[in-house]
Amino acid sequence: MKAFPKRYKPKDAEAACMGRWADDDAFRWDEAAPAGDDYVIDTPPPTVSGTLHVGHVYSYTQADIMARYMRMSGRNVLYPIGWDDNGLPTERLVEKVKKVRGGTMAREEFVALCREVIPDYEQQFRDLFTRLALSVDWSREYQTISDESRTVSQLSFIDLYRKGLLERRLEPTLWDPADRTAIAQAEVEETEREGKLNYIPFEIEGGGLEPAVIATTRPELIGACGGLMIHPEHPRAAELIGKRAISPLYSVPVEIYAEDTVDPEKGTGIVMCCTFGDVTDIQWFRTHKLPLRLVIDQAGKMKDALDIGSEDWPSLNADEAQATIEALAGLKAAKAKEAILELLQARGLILKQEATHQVVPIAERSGAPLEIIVTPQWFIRTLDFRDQILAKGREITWRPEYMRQRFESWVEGLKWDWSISRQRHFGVPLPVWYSMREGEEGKILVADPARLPVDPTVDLPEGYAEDEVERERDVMDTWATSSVTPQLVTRTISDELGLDQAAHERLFPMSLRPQAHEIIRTWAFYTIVKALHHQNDVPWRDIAISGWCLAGDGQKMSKSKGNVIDPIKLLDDYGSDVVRYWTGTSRLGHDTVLSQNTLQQGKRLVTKLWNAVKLAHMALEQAEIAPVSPKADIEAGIITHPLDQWLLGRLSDTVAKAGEAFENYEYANALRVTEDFFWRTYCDNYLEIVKRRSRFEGAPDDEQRSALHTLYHASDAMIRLFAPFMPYVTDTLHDLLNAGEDESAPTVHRRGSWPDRTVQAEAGLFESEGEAFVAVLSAARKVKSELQVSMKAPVARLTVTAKAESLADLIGDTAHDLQAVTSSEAVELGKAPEDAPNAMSADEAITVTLKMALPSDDEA
RNA sequence: GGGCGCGUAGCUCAGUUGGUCAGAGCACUACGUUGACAUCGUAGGGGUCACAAGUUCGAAUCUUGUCGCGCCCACCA
Repeated sequence: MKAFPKRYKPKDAEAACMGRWADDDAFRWDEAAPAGDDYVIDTPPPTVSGTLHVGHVYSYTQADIMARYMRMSGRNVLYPIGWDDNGLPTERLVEKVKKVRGGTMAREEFVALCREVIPDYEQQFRDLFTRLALSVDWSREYQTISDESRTVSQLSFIDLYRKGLLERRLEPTLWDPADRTAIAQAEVEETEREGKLNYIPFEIEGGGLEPAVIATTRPELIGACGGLMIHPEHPRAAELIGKRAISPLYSVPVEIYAEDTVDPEKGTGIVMCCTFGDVTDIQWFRTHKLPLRLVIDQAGKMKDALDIGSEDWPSLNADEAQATIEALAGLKAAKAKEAILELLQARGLILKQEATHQVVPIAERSGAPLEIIVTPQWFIRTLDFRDQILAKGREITWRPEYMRQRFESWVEGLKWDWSISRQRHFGVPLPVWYSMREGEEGKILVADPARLPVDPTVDLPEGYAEDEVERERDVMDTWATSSVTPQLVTRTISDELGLDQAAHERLFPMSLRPQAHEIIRTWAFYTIVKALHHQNDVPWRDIAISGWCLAGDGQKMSKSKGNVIDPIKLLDDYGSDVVRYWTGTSRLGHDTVLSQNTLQQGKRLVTKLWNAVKLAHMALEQAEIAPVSPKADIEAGIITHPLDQWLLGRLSDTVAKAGEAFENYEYANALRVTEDFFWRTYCDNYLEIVKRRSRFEGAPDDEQRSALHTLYHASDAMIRLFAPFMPYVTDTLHDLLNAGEDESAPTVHRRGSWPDRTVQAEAGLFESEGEAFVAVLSAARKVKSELQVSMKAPVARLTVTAKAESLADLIGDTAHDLQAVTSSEAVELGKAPEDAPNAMSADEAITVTLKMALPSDDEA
């Protein structure tokens, strides 16, 4: 056995283990093993956006804890890792680092900058994850922008296109005017602000009627008005419906329609419908076949010129309309609003203004208020598939189960198909061109799957000359690629399209998707959609949703609140094992505060585990024993002592409970039962009981041998039980306990090294005896505590008084231990002596009386 | 507006199917240890389990309602 260092040095252990695991290639998936043993994890590729936060530590560690258990329990774990290094988040990082604006640069130039910046930030993640001891298979590292990922991503595109599930459509689209790109519904966030509801009159054509007054928060869209909507029950409905109203400032006549979707209580009960202010406008636009009148451009500014005065867009006062257009031209929406309000005010056309609390949709990446404009975009059909998507969601096991609700309410609330095209630079190109050949103008030319990846801005479709095609310049949204992370690992999209059909057949669907809850509506949702569309299957059987890490004050960490904790500093301060312990104490789905208490507890546990194994090691290194297994050693008549068998029974029980918890992804429960056994049963009681029997004087050889074997098995098993949580200290201890002087033991984290439960049959053996012994011991301690003497204070005679006769055997069989642990010269079962201090056990079934030894003359 | 989660000792949290479920750690008090333990141990104080009503022989645990916190979805003219 190796010499046991007095203290545990986390930094040294971490360095040593990292090296050893890399050398051993300890976490590589074994392709040769039977497919039935596979356990495949769909690891989240972190977004390369420049920040490491404690949330990464938290959720990735929780996934790793489960992965380590699965591996130790015998599964052949495939745990890939990748980096999501394209799309808007990465573009923003590059813009920040390089102080450039992607939108104003040539694509080639900007992409070159991206490729230059990314590696450093990926390395940060690599370092963090290595240090955290994520047991990923580094040979499976991928990037979502690599050639292979682009190929698979484009295969996904082609498959969906061929199936009619992906379409190019010219229609109203959610638009981010700051980043000047289409976005998807999932990228919409909300912000609150105080706004003004303006009451504005529209004259009624023909005269004789009072104007129709509408209320709007977006007066700058009056020019885009294509009709007024009024509820059929509205008091003025009868007189207005079918009439035409004249828009102020533009003098454009618009029809007035009955619409029962109008809320008569809101505003005036009469609404102007613009193209487009919100989703309702689109609905009304379609229902009533209103004219399309776009006044805002892709930058979110008022257009310089409108076709007002033409046949399709008539005005009763074209000069006034033209003047209004010129007054607003080039202004951003917010400025245009101020300007048009002034124009209206000057004409006395603002009848009333009300302050109103608004919730405004914004783009999550840029924070800019959204517009809805009309541009050609590529959409994956989702609205028609809501039922199937929900059905697939129900085939998946959600942990915790209630997280499924979030998924379902998202799917039920879908209003848009999934737009995947982005007018940006750094992403996977859409693999299409548009023909300009005579007779087939506009025909969509999709890339040949055999020639991927393609970049249509560089490559040409087979058989077409440069001047025969219009090149597609859009790229895919980053989610369009990360929604096929399982397929990136199998390198195959479907039965027809892919690079490795055999791998796909074997590994897909995967076993587990671990992820955080804030990306249910994106990553989980999109991945499910893709698996449905590609193969009518689920992407994985289980999904485990982690919660959020909150700051010590219980609030979400954010820069503005100044409560952000740097994960590197956290690891520096406590070591990976302690930080991992903290993540292991909180359950899936639960947000947790970063509590100093829990970190301290973890630190104590690491120290205690180290010392407990050290104690065993001290006894074991002097002994010539060859332990086999708890069961074998019991059967061989080596482990004979009732208390040793009791301990192993309890241990076996703990292994069973922890394993059961792990199987349900309740790792926090596994940790609790393990910790509870370790601290109370093992350290506080068992170790105290066998301390002397194992090492010191007075114990018969066979009793000592029994103790030594038990110490070995218990230490070994506890190291394994804690291994998923605290990989460094456990692997270090495993080596100290199992390796010879000049060799090293195979890692405790290897496949199949979860402690066996072969003592299970004997669990319960000596259970009541063990509990009774502990009760006697506790009562004896209580007496000493009440006497305010040392636990080691010598006792002349310890008397156990119990109703049950059955204790006689126990006291006889365990007399050596009872004497040793209570420092008693003699122990007996019988009537309690008078006038001696005593205490009762918790259940009051046993009374222990201590006749203390007289202090010797020296001490007196 | 709809939904979900949470509200248990000063703090952070456990409490599976209703009956040793009133718990753990930290903090606090007293004492003891420093030959496994930059400590550790023993003992102790501390909670009407948010509130109310109900079901039950019995409820932290089930039902309904109320209040508070957080989140998701929707609305947002």
